[in-house]
Amino acid sequence: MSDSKQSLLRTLRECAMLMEIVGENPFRCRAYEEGARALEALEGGPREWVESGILAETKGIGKGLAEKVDEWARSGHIVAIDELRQKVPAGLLELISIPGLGPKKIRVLWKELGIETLGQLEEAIKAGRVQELAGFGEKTAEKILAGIEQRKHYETRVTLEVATGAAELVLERLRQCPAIGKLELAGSYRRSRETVKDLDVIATSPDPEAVMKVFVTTPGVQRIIAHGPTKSSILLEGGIPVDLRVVEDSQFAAALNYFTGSKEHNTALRGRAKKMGLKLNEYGLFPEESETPFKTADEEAIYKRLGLAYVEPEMRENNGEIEAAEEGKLPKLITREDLRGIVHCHTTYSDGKNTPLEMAKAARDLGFEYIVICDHSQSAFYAGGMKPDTIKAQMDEIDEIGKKLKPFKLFYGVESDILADGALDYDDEILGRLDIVVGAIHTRLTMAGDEMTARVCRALENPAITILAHPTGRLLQRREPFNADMDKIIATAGAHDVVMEINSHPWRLDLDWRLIRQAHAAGCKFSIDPDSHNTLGLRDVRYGVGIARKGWLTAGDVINTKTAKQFAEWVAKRKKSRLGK
DNA sequence: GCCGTTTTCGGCCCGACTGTTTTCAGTCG
Repeated sequence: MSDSKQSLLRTLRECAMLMEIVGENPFRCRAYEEGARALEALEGGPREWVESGILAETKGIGKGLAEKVDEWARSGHIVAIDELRQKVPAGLLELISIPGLGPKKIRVLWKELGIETLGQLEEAIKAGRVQELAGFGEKTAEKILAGIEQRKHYETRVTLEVATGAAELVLERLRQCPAIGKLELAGSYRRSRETVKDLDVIATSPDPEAVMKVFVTTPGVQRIIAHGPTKSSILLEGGIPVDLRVVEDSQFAAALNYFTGSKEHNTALRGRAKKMGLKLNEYGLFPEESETPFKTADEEAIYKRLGLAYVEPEMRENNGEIEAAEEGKLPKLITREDLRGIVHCHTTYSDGKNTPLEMAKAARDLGFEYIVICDHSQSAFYAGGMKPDTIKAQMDEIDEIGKKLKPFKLFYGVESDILADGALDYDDEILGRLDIVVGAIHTRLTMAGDEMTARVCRALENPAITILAHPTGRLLQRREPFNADMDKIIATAGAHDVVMEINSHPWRLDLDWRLIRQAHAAGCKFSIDPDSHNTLGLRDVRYGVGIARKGWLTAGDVINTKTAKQFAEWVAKRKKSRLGK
């Protein structure tokens, strides 16, 4: 994805928030947000869009936004937005992320008290000035202060390993309640977003209040945010909020659907229902002018009634899934059970904590048929990378383990650094002996964009490379993707038949799901890899599968769904055609 | 600002909860 595209999207979204604060028509604000979403789904950047004229046929982009994109493509600026920025202090944008503060209240704080930053807001509350304002009171002030405090301590979103821990804790707790009926996680966690802001739990019960009581007394609750008969919210230690809603049994499917989202998918579904003369809300799907909902035993029944095939939660981002469901063209998504082999994990030969034998046994015990051990290459001195002699010794050891663990199979692999000039980290003799070469950028991350793009592309053009590891290089909540033209990298990988990794480490989840469909369209295959440094980390492939599902992938798109025999044949054929070996 | 089989104006999803109110606005999802 080009820098220019990302930068434009950020600008449009910022514009939407600024307009909300100045009190613009809310639908106009939403049009900017939805416009940004529409552009996000387009390949290429502003210049290409303007040249190809694609904006005219893009839903969500009308005359006004098309002109703004055009202005951006020509000048890199949008005058109207620059003017808006002049009017609104930049610090106010930060306030939007504080729970309980929306554009209206921020506007009052700004206009009445001249508050422009988080720090000034904190000061004003402590001085008791905020509490005096109309529409504000002690509780609001307290809530804002708590929000500011929480922001200082925690990131606003957590990674999936943190969320999974919290989810398991809460579900375990609720299952102990005798009054619990149905129980499901909803929200962005169910949709397999790479990070989540909070957890949503939907349940049924003959005695909702009893369930709520159990919920708000979950061990590890830091604060009870809300405690009502049908909805309660708690803040768990570690800073993750959890919402629980208890609904009637007959409403469960609708509630689960509603609270799974995404907001955009819901809006589109409701719009569709309305067009069909129906009404959809969290209580059910209703015929026109009727208070009695259709019987919807499960979510599938809701989609069916709306003339749609069932849409898996991961796809519910309003990125074309509704159109595909209508036409019966949704892919059959890959599942964890489809994976037959482990690709890309580390051992004591570099920075892993377990030996090759331990890793192989652990993979076998999880039901896998094979493993490709990919320790770091010689340049990765920071990770104890393998010198040529070491990697040869590892191959010998892998042969030995293979004999011992039959029919479980081991392959020779490496995670080779992609050097600054795009070369791989061993000579052709060693590269030729390996079954799988995973190429990875680990150093010189701050290279200029065109230099980085050329570096990665040169590695992709090397016939010895099999897989491009963690293609964007991001670390969630910690490090942005490195500067590179992902459009070009994806096209090059597709053209040279290089497999894209879906790195399952909860800090990475890279390739980003938003780029997976683009890579798929470019003809890429994928490998869902744990990149684990111990036996426990092998289980992380479940996160990678979630991300792959989010990218609409089927089992056939992923190389490690092959059986051990098929995988061996694929490796042999590939080496022969690419390396002549 | 976008959109259109209710189409060029007038809609744009909607209900729960909270805190402030004394009948409701703002926020959230």
